[in-house]
Amino acid sequence: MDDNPSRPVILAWARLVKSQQQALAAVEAELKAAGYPPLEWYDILLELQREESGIRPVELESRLLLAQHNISRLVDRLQKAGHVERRRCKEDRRGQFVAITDSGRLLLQAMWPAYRAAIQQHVGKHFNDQEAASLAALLGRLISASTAGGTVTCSPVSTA
Amino acid sequence: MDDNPSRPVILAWARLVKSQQQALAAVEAELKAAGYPPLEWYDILLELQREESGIRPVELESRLLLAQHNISRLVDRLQKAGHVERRRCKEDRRGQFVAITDSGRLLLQAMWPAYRAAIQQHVGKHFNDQEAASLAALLGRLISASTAGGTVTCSPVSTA
DNA sequence: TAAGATTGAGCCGTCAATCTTT
DNA sequence: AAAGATTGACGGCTCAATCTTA
Repeated sequence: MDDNPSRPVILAWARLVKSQQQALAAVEAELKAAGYPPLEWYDILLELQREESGIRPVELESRLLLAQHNISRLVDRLQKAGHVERRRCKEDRRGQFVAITDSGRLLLQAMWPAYRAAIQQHVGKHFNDQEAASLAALLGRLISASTAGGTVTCSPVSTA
Repeated sequence: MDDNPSRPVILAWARLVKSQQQALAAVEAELKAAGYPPLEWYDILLELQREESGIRPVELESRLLLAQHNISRLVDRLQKAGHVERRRCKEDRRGQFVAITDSGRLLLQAMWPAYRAAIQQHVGKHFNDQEAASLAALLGRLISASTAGGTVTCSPVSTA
């Protein structure tokens, strides 16, 4: 195996890290300025909204790329804020299910317009659709390569 | 201005965030397993190595996208580890210069082979040179767009 | 008054240990 | 003994306040 990345690869790596950090920081800053919680909250609530009956923390772990203890504390905060609830699991009493509440669904709806605008402002503005599709296709190889087929979409709560 | 990002744009955004998080986590994990400090240390030492006489913290702030107080504490740790030294600035006695030490240069040299291999393993492996160049070009638009012309390269301490 | 930099308090992530259930 | 999940201790980041010099 070749251990020496080529110059284009090194440049792609550097720009992947830098561009994501910049764009993510800019988007998070806008959401924060609008009085909203971190994007992490959006991500986990979006996953939970897709599953009526709730999701096991161990499942969230693989979907969100977070360690178990981080899930545990993140769910604590979301629960304290009233956006999720914990449900005991009857088949396996070690486990539990985390489910979104109405409050959580409202937060998703409220955040999406600001989130959407920030994505357009800091990413979409710089590409036409074909370029965005090319970028998505290239980045997709990095994801499908090491993650089991987790669907990576950031689709809105409503397309309105 | 159009606030509604298209579907390809949303997909590109989601994959940008996810692929970077995955790749960065994988690379950092390899470096950590090899007994090395976080990539952040590599980044700042690399900047310092390019300037013989040292760099002002306020300058590092813009190059590394870090807040001043974080720079301050990061430099504390690097200084305690012996990799950098602080120099008083004579023209403007509010400021100072941070300079790399021999120990810091050695760390850069030691880390690069492991870092390089991890880049190839988690990114380079998935692209040929032309694809990597396309990816870099697309991502470059996000960077040049909002950052003043900071050169984003991750070039090695030695090309050997 | 503002710029460069640091510091204290509090929040969050990480590591290892723990608890419960299988 | 192993899996799912939580907890305590500790380190790093963030916010606001502070200190020094321009």
